[in-house]
Amino acid sequence: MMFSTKAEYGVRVMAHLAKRDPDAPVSLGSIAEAEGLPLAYLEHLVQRLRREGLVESRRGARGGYSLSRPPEAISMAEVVRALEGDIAPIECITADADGQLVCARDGEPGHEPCATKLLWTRVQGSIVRTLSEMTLADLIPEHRQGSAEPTRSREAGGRTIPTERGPGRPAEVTKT
Amino acid sequence: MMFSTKAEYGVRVMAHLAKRDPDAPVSLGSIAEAEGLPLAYLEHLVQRLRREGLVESRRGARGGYSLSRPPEAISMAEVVRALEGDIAPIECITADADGQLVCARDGEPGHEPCATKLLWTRVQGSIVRTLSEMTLADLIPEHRQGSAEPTRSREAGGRTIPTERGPGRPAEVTKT
DNA sequence: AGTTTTCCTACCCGGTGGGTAGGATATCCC
DNA sequence: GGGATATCCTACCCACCGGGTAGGAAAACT
Repeated sequence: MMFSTKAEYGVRVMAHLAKRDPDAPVSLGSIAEAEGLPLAYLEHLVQRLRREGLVESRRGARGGYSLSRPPEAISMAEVVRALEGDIAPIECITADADGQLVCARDGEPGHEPCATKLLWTRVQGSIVRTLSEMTLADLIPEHRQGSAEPTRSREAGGRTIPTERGPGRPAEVTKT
Repeated sequence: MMFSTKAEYGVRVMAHLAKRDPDAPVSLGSIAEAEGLPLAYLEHLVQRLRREGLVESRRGARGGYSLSRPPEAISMAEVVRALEGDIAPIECITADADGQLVCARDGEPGHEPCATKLLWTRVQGSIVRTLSEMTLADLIPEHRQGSAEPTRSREAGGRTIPTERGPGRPAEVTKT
C-alpha cells in the first residue's frame, strides 16, 4: 500500500463530516464509533486537517468538528496532502517551493536527466491530477449528481498543485 | 514517498540493461558501480525481476543479466509490480484474482459502497494506467523517438492489468 | 584449478506506522 | 459555579519493514 491509514482514516472522517450539517459540529467520538476507528488515533489525524484549514473545531461540550468549506470546494489532493505530507512516488521526486519537480540525482546539465525521472514525474503527475480533480462532494452520494464535473475553478484551495505541465489532462474520467 | 527504493533502484537497473546489447549479459557488479548502488542489495531486487521473467541471467564468469524482451515490450507496470508487489494506493483496495478491485469494508450489497472506495480506485487506476502506458524504451533516449506513442497493443505483457472499468480512460495524456 | 559471477538463506538495525496514556484547556448545561 | 463533554497537546510505546550486510554454495568461464 502506498498511502498509510492516515490517509484512509482521515478521508473517511472528512467524508463523514461532509454528510452532516456544517453548522452542527460532530464529535470525534461519534465518528470513531460510527466508523469503527480508534478515537485517540483519529485525534492526531484531525489535528493535521485542522492545521491545514480543512476542518474547524469547537471545543467543549457539544463541540466537535465541521468542514471549513463546502465539500465541493475541498479537493482530495488537499486532504491527502494534509494527512500524508507531500505527494511523491519516490524519495528523489519532490516538488520544491517553486513547484518544480526535482530529482536529487541530476545535478549537472550535461548529465542525462536521470532516465527514470520521466517515469516518476509522470506517475506523480497522474496521482496529483486524479486527486485534484476529485472533491469531497464526489465521495458522498447526495452531492454527487451536482458535481459531475470537477471543480476546476478553485483547483486546490490555497496552495496550487503543479502537475508538471498544464495542458494534457484527461477528458472524460469523471463519468460515473 | 509511496514507492520504496526497491522500485527506484530496480527501475534504474532495468534502464541500465536496456542500453546494452541484449546478447551480452551485464554483471550486477558493474551496474552497482556505475549507478552507485550497493551490490548486495541489488542482488535481491534483480532476483525479483528474474522470477517475474523480466531479466535473464547467465551464471559464472562473464555472466550477468540481460533483458528477456526488447525494451519496447516491457511495460513499467510489470517492472514496478515485480519489485514492489501489487500496486494499491491503500491496504483495502486490492485487485483480487479476477482483477476486480475489492474493498474490505463493503460486504453487504445494501450498504453504501464505502464512499472512499471511489477515490482510491481512481487513484489506483491512474497509477496503473500511467505505468502501463510507459515501457522501458521510453526511459532511454536512444529508443525514445521510436516509441512516442504508448505500446497499447500489448498493454502489460502477460498479466493484464484491469483499471476498474474499460472505457473512460484519459484521452491525450501521453503527448510529450 | 581458479576466478568470476549468480543464487540463496540468514541476520541486522533504525525509522515509522499505528497506536495508547494522561492531562490541560475550553465550552456547554443545569 | 460545577460538572460533563469535548478538543488539544505532549509523551511514550511497540511491531513491522525498508534497506541493507554477511557468508557461502553452485555454476560457468579461462
